[in-house]
Order: sequence, then structure tokens, then C-alpha cells
Amino acid sequence: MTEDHRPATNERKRGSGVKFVYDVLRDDILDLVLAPGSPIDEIQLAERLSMSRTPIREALVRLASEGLVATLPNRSTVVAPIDFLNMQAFFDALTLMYRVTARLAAQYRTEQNLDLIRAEQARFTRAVEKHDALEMIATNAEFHKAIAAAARNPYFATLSNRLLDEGRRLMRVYYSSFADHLPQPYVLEHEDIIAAIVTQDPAEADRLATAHANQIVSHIKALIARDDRMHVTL
Amino acid sequence: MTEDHRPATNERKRGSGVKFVYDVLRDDILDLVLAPGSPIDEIQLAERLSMSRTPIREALVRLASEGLVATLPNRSTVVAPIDFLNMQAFFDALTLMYRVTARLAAQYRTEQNLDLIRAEQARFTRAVEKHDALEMIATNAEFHKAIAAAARNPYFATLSNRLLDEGRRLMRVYYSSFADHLPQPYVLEHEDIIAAIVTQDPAEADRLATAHANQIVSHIKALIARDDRMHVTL
DNA sequence: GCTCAATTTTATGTCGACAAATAAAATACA
DNA sequence: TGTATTTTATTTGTCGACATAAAATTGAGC
Repeated sequence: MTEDHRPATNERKRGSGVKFVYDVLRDDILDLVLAPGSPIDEIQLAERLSMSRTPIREALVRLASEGLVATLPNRSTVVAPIDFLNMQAFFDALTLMYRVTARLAAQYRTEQNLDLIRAEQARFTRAVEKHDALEMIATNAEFHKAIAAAARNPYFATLSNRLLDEGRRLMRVYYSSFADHLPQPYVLEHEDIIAAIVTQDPAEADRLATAHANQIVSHIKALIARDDRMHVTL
Repeated sequence: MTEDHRPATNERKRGSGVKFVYDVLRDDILDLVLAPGSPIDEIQLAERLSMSRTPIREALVRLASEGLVATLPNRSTVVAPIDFLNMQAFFDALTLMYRVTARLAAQYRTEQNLDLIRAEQARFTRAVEKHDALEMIATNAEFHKAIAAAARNPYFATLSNRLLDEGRRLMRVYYSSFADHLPQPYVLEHEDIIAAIVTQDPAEADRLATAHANQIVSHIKALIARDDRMHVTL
């Protein structure tokens, strides 16, 4: 029975219910507070958040269409399992999105975009200095989301965000157990990518993003390889 | 007051309600039966499909997260407008997905995939011979969805399907008014792409898909150019 | 003691109703 | 007559309750 230590939910504005539930569940899923594959009880949730089941179901429908939960008809909804067998598809998609968003960001970024990208990079750097793995994972995702936003393409942005969320969950599987630290190179690689976006050099941004993606992919693959969960579908 | 000429909806199995509404609305939106930007009245829909508002709202949430409808808080839900201003983002995404799915399909396709791809191409060819523009648009989308399925990457498949649906809607804007016919080249280009997938030549599949995408993009651009709706957001 | 069937239980899918928020209509006022 | 303000009406967001489908439990038969 998990306690709910969020701001007093008793007084909420009309119409914000679904979004509230959506945010709560999304955070819990991405932070692995809710384990992949674990069932979500609508009634329990309704009681915990002190609201009716209707807004909760609507939030679940939305999460389902984003692939964060899976709905079994007439049976319980479960947190989306992590598919360790089809990991290559994830890596392919992540690499391509890194490349294309970096390339387009180099073309279309505004000063405002650069401000946000630099801010997220600063947060990431601080997390690395603190050796806070969980914070690193989260801020790394935000950094790449900022680049995706600068690319000015909602289709790519949507897919990128989905992949980054999925990746965040994947990394937590490993870093929540043994508190490790991400290799330093990532900070420098980010800096290089920023430089290419600032100077509006799409080809260079693409090249650097590719290298960066390869780095991360082999990193995750190494994590998976030294683990025996790889053949289990969580 | 649109009449509903679908199979008698009175007896439906439990749990199929949301999917039923989803399918009905989706079809109506993609076929432009529901005009972009037009409001969707939950109560009317509930009466027309003879069910309560709950499953209808859940279907709308799902459609919203797929970008087919837009929900204005505390106000009516509307069919997603077609954004003629940001069309380049759509073209970029479509081109990239054509390329990457063709490339991956050439690598990973099974015999079963080939069967489906050939079947869809046959349907497309028949539609072209009949000069049935609407059927062409639909079968063309299905052909590319079959390729996307063969690529064995759910992330790319999801984005591809979304873009193909959006494209279908876009084409209907033009072809529903003046019944034209798609240029013959498309049939041959499809055949070439199939050949590259059959012989498992990713580079060639990529090259052909790129050319095919460019063809379609310039086709749509021409349609838009000779129309004065381009600066209006439907 | 084990397997299968009937029964209970739990959780989902759907419904009708109420309350709040926005849009539309009606009224007052300059 | 045109504009601002109140009133009405429509429509959404949320609720509690009921019906139904699986799962869990119990009991019967071998």
C-alpha cells in the first residue's frame, strides 16, 4: 500500500482531473515506482487520488495509446513491460531520431531554443558532477527533448519524446540497483552537438549525433549483456 | 443530421464499445465525412450509436492522443484541422519514414510480409485501372503500411501509420472535389520498391523510396499550389 | 489426493444523473 | 441603436451504481 505524498489533492479545478492522473501515473511509470508488468487497479487508484474511476480510466486510455500501459480486455491494465528481446528496434529508432532532430535543430533553431538547450545541458552537467545517476538520466532526456523541440517537427518530436521516456525507464532498471555514474564523455559530446547547432551546421550535427547515439547504444548494450535479465520480459 | 447506415449496432459485446466508436470516428475523420475543424458533439454521437457518453469520451481521448481530434478544455472537441502552413514538417517525416521502412523491410521481410505487400499492391493497381481516386488513396496508404509492418519496428510503424492516415486525409481534400486520377508512375515505382525488398537490397530500396517520396511530395505541393486554400487553416 | 465443475468474488465496462463552465440569449443602459 | 450585463441554456467533467466477464474459491466425483 503505497503512501501518496503529493500536494493536497482535495481541491482541484474542474477539467484538470484527467491530466492530473495522467501526470501522476506517467511519473510513477517512468521512475519505475510502478514496476513494468505490474497491474494497475482502477479502484485503488481512485481511492488514493480521491476521485471517481471515470477520469482515471480516461488517463489510462491515453497512457495506453502512448504505449506506457497495456490494456487487456475485460482484465486489468498493466504497466507496459520492457521488451528486452526487441531492443534493436528501440536502438534503431533512437539513433535515427537523435540524428534527424539534431540536423533539423541546426537548421531551424531560434535563440530561445538555444537558451533552453543550454539550460538543460547545465542541469545535466550538475547531475554528472553530483554523480546522481537518476538525475542524470532524467536531465539527459530533457536535453534531447529540447533539441527535438528546436527541430520544429511535431512528428519527430512526438516519437523522440516517446523514445526518450522509454530509454529513461530502461536505464533506471540498471541504475536504481547499483548506483553507478554515467561516463564523462557524454557531457563533452553534448557540448559538441550544441556547438554544431549554434553554428547551424546540419551535417556536423548529424555526424556528432550519430556518434553520440552509438555511444549510448553500446553503453546500454553493455549493461544488458552483463545482466541475466536480458531474456526475461519484465 | 447524418444518417447511420452501419450494421445494426444494438447488440454488441461487452468491451467492444470504445473500439467501435473509435473505428467509426476514425473512418469518418479520415474519409472527411467529418470536416476538419468541425465540432464533435458527444451527446449526438451517443444517441446516434445508441450508447452512453462514457465509451465515446474514452474513444475521443484516444483519438486526441493520436492527433486526429483536438480537445479544447471545457469546450467542444473538434476534428483536427489540417495545417497547411506547417506542411514541410509533414513532408520531411513522410519521406524519412518511406526511406527507413523500405530499407528495414528489405532486411527483415518474411515471405508472409511479401504476400501482404503484393496483395495491397494488387488492390492499388486495380484502383488505378478503375480511375477510382478515393480507392487509390486508401490502397496506397495500405501498401505503405504493409511495408512498414515488414520493417519490424513498432516505433517506425506507429509514426508511419499516423503520417499515412494524415496524408490520406490531405489527398481527399483535393480528390473529393474534382475526381482526378493519380499518375501512372506510382504503380511502377511501387513495383520497383517491391523488387528491391524481395531481393533484400536495402540501399536500392532506400534510393527508390526516396525518389517515390519526392514524387508524391511534389505532387501534393502542386495540388496545394494551384489551390487558394493553402493559407487557410481548415 | 487430484481433476473438473459449480459458485463466489473481484474488477472492469457501461450507464444515467448531477454540477460546473462556457456559449447564447435576453435585458438594461447609455 | 449599439454596447455592457445579467440570465438562460447547452455541453462538458465527474460521480456513484449496476451489469457482466474473468479469476479465485469451493465442492463433488473418481
